[in-house]
Amino acid sequence: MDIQLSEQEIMRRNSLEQLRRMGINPYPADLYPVDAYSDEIRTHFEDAAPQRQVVIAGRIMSRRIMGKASFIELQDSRGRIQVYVSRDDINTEEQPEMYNTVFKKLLDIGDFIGIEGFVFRTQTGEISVHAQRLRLLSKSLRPLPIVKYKDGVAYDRFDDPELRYRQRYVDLVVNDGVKQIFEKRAKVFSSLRAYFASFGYTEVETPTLQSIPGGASARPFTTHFNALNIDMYMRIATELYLKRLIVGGFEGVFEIGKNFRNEGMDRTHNPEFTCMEIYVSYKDYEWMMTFTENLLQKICLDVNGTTEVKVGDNVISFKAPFRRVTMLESIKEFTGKDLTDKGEDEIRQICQELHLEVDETMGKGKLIDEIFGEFCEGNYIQPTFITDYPIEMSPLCKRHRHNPELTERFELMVNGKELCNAYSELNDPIDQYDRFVEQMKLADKGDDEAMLIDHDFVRALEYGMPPTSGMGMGMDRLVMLMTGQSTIQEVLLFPQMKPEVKPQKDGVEKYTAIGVPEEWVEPLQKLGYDKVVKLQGLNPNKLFQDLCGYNKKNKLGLQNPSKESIASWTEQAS
RNA sequence: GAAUCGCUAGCUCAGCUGGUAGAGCAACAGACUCUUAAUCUGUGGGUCCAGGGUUCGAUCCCCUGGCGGUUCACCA
Repeated sequence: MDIQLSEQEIMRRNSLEQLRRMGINPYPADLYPVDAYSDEIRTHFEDAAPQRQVVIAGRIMSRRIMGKASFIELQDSRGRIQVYVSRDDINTEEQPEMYNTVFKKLLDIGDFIGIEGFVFRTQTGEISVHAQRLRLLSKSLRPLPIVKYKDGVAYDRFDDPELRYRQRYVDLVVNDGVKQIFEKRAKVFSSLRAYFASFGYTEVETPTLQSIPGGASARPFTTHFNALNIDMYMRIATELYLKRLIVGGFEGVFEIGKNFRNEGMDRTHNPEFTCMEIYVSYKDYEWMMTFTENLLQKICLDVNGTTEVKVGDNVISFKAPFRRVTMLESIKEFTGKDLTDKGEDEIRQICQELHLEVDETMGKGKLIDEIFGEFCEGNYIQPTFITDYPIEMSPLCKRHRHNPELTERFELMVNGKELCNAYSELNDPIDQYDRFVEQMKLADKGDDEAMLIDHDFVRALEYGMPPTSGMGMGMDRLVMLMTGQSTIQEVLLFPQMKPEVKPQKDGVEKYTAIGVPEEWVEPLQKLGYDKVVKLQGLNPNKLFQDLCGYNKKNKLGLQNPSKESIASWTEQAS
């Protein structure tokens, strides 16, 4: 337990004790028979209908007390409902102080209570529950931030992002709309699973802990496996494992899971994030484009009830079909440069003409990627498939059927960002091996994101993989789009934060060890000497003044220590 | 990683190029039987992020550090 409690926390702990003394268990064990919810009570209410009895439960979010009657707002999992509590209704023979003492004095905002009563409409027109019995279900010992709403405007918002993310539970309780984001997130996932299930594809799980991190260009997290005494990596993609399963004979497999990338952290990146990857045999990337646009249209409809969604100032339409543009067309459109049949040196030249910063470690693929990223990507607000990437950028992708310099690949751009990435998967094991070797050369050149050779994956391909199309989608980004959020932190329940650091204080025994009487430890700590070391070399006269002053100001009534004993503390502290 | 802004009561924020702090909500005491940001009266609550410097004196000025926001760069 924390040593330092705020005044309000002490009050609540005192109330807890008093409840126990009154024979009220603040944390009862038995089931509470809830049979109604805030939202449905309102929608089902009819003024003419016979009175409805309900049992509801939730958190007290506000109280308006007027003598013998009160209104509280009770928040359950679906929203809030007003409850009318009057003294003569809830007092009982066993508990005649239920209203005046228990309800008015010992209960607080944040406590969970259960209400039995009937639904009615107040004089001011609000559908409410008239309490006939009230029961404490769980006492809250820490005051919640109080956010008040009127006409949709929030007053005293709890909006410091650090506090909100670190204490998401508080954010969810007090801030309107936060829970809805995560309910929508769940709906995105269930809609996606339902779509895949309708095709008969299988959801699988593959290793998160890998000895060769493959399937993407990214820096991995390293960890250590004691039993084998080897370093291992957190996965950066699921691709290579899922394709092994296509080799094994699945018609279609998909995985929704966390990837981990040891890179930056900002409003669109979290070190762990959720990706969906799907692989379907006997398909190509053309089929996958249609499959993907139908998927997104369905998700948007299921989640928002429409194919349009507002993100920032943009309205994005997920109505299929989406526009399709090849990568070289796109670059030509936005830069005027035609890269068709250009070599690495020519492209590096073009990069310089476009004032792009490039260096010698960049291969042709990466150079083209730079141009696209700088001049094109951000322009695609409406969903647009960018197709036919240069072969150097796509080591796991099949060569284009009409042009061996290109690959059968698409990325889906939405709101200026990549949302999906898909291929006609490379299934030529010899080609695949050679491309891994190319990646190794890039790694030797200094590209620390280049892939390592996964020999087992090549072996799997040697047994034969049917023609396959695969697609990966950033689920967090998808949820951002579907909920209109502009930061990834808003769609992750617990985004990565720097560890919370608590200042460490010395214990009482460290003070008594240098001769400080126990009753003076707290005043010393309050004055800022929370570590014995801080007393070292201090002017005893100043400390004497401070302590006597503190004693007087706070009316502690302690006998002031002598200057001599204070001098001995400061000496012994060293 | 860079620039910039911020850190003051449980929460949201004031605080005059310097004299150890204020408001609203929350809390506490009281009034009030249909209120709804309830209202009215009264009270308490603070290592002003941390450390150092300048000064008789620092929440305020300077330096260093911590944490966070925003913008930018890199990665999905």
